[in-house]
Amino acid sequence: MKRVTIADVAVRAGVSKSTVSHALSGKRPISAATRRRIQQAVDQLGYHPNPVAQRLAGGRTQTIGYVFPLYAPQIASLEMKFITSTANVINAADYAFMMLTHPIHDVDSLQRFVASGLVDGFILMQVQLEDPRVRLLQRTRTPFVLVGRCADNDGVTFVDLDIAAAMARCVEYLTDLGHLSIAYLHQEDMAFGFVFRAYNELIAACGRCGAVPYTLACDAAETCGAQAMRRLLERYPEVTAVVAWNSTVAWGVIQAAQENGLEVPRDLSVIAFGDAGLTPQAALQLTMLDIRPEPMAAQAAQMLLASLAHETLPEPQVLIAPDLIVRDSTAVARPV
Amino acid sequence: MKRVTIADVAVRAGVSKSTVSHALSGKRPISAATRRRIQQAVDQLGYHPNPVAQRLAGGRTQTIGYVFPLYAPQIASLEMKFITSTANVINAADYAFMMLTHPIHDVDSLQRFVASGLVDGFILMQVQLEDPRVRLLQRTRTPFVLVGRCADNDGVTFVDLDIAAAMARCVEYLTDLGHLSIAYLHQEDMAFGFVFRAYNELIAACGRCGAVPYTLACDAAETCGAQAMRRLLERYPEVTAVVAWNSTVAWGVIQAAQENGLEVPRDLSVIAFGDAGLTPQAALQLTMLDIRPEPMAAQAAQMLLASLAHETLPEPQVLIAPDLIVRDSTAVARPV
DNA sequence: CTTGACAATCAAACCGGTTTGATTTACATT
DNA sequence: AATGTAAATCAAACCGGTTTGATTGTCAAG
Repeated sequence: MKRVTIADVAVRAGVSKSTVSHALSGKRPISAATRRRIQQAVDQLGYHPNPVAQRLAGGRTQTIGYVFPLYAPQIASLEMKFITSTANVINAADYAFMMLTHPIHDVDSLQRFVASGLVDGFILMQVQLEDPRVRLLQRTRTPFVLVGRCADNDGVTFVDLDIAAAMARCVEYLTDLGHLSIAYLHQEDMAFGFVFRAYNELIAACGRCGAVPYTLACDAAETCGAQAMRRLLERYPEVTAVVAWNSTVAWGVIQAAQENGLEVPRDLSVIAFGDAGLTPQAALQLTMLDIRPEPMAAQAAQMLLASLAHETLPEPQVLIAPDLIVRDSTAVARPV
Repeated sequence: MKRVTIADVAVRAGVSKSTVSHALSGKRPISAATRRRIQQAVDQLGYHPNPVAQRLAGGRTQTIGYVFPLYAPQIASLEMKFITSTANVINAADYAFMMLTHPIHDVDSLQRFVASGLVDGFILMQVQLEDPRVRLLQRTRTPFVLVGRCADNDGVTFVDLDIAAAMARCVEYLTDLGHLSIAYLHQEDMAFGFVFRAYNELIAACGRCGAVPYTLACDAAETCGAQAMRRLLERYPEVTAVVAWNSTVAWGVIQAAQENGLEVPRDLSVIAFGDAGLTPQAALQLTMLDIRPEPMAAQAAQMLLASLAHETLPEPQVLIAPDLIVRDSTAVARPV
């Protein structure tokens, strides 16, 4: 039960190792007859090149690295969709999928990984405005694609949600319903490109639509959403609509609202960012801004694969159009 | 920006490559003085052995493969917990985590993967009673650990839920509450070890406790759960308790029950298998049988790491004790 | 004083590919 | 006829480690 090596193929085809290599890679001209004999030998012996040896010799590993720091997976279904969608595209292209869960700032681990040559390229999740990982990969000239954006994206390939459009959709939709005091519950950590941009775009959109924005930082837990809502009720009772950065937070908001005698959507409209799936267990279905994880992940994977195949990307910076899915948690604003 | 190789270390320490290798692996005696000089050189140069070269030379890659066919991720949070828990244990041990999502019966892909030598060992999910992947790995003497069990587990290392205990807990709990007609909604595909065992153990437990089991196959969607419940109401109105193989199905059951005028838990008790997390958006919290994905995944990863380190496992076949979390969907049976 | 055993080290072969430089042959140019 | 160019192929070096066999030195046993 030994491996079939390139030497076996060479012997069988009656040529040298290098001729086989050239025939298979096409990097040097080989006569049609020889090529045919080599192909026969490959088929008969069931030869598959050893990726490890290929890599060591300066070639490719046919594996790509997925850098996804999963400190606290809260919104599981969203992350799951990113992961499976990416893995499926990559595996379908006959690449292996290597997942790295090291914390964002553990650049050392990533560095060793890059140096190890175990992967041909990377996809980065949880991108920060100033991301040390991006600088590392640029410095070492490792191919990579971001899911998200930095502050400075010169020459960087990325796929991101069109956050400006997303916020514009939400705010226009709400102001059309008469909501003029809109609260936004955002993630605390503004170091993330997404968090930062979403924050600013919401404020900009409110400015354009004549609404007043109220912003509040809020952790991923339901209790945090509830707490934020209570604070809003105390300090800014004029708020009639809440945009929450994820659905767990939104459920907290709804719960706190109900405890204070507000009915959703009659007295309060709620929109959550996230994954469009229904929640069968809930009495009320949320109006959602769909982040569209699958197309985003698939797009990113395809772009990386294309650039590893030395294709030039027609559009190296892609924004995915968001989708506002109107369901039961939003309605016309209550009269002030 | 070149790599530091073992040759660089050797030159710096004034010894040969092989001496460095022996010193680092400890496979041959090296004098304390030399060892110290080598260690110094390693530290000063920041040397890390290249895993690719290590592997090619017959050593290890320091990466493990996670075979998780994700055709249709339904119960996202459960799968997510398996994945992240495994990835974290593996990454913490300085191993890379490679995820393979190929379908179960695509043994060819797996075979090529094994032959490639890209990974040192495997963890297999979605284990079937007769699993071709298991046979492949045994034949090629590749180290692996199952999360789940086959029909024949001779000499196989696995971690699995203690399904007999789980079903006994559920049925004893329900019969204690006076439920004597218990329905079980199970996955269609009995090829999976888990599905097959759960089915049989439920029936056995009912036999021991004097309850009558009613079994029904049911897909993972909510609508399927609802449909199954409607069928039960028609054909077996005497059923007062339902055990569902996942929570999505359970929500479908509850919905259909309510539509038919049954109140949960007053008229119908429902238990779901799955992940113990709360569902804040629901009015009612499910009584759950906790599969305990994190301990299971962590245990499996540790066992694989241990066996790769040539430690003999004290207990190569581990059953994880389930946990019945009583919440609001179960109560004393309604009088017949 | 041999002899044997073992510690410590080095040089070379090997893992399975890719890449480079050299060689041979064929054919078109001048 | 001499020269240049391109196609087709081979041998050898290389990637960065591990492993094996040989060599030298030291010390205890016979």
